[in-house]
Amino acid sequence: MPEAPDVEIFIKYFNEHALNQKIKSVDVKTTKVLDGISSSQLKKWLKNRKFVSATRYGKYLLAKTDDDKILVMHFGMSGDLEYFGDSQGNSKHTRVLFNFENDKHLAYISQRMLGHVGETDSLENLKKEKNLGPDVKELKYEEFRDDIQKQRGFVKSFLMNQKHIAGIGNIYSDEILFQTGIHPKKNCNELKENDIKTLYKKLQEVMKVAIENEAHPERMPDSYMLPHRGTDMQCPNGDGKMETIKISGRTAYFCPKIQK
DNA sequence: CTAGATGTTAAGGT
DNA sequence: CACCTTAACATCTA
Repeated sequence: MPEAPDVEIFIKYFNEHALNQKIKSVDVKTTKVLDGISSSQLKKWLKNRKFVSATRYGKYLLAKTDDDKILVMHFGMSGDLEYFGDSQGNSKHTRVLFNFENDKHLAYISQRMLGHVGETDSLENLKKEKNLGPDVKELKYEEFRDDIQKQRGFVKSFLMNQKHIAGIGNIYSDEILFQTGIHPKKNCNELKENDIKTLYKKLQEVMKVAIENEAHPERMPDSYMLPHRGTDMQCPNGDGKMETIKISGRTAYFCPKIQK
């Protein structure tokens, strides 16, 4: 659940539940998910601290603490957050558990452990460290155009590359390209200014609609391809069937009749 | 039993 | 140099 819209939902959830409560302790169930910080450092740092706000950058959740540092979470392919009281059960894939003084808990869940939990002192440092480009919601048209015009690779690879745009992954790049009518293997340098304009517009739109639908691809409007992606494979805007190809090791879904 | 799944990164090839 | 593909990470499910 980890592209920008999903993380946006996590932010809301985090801000609703996890702020301004003293952290009693932190349990690290698997040190594998820790990135650049040891289990003991994390525990020591967060004990008696509070989270004061959570924001998103790209696919990262940044939780600011009351000592002006930032807890960084990335969700990989199977990450989730769950806030619960003592009475409720706890996911077996909880990797880090934050225990608050009110006896509630926030679980960082990651089945496949492809995500990470770490620490940074500023967004600028995180961007530098992870090589992140502009966030998908802050991206300016001129910036987008100038960057994409310089590239020679597949347009889908460009959209998914976090150093060009931070926040877009495999499934939303499929939707954006579907709506723009561009084939995922089209080369960036073949795009006309008009294509780039439409691409930019659809990019904003798809992100917005995804967040409105709480990042559930299957709840997107029926004119979107995502509800059909990997299910009935029926293109919603024609009589064609969708097809798949491999790009950058990922499966790209597209409609060959619409996307040229 | 195998392949693939919403991600990132290193390594090797063109 | 720019960009491609593959493998690896650990786990579950179709």
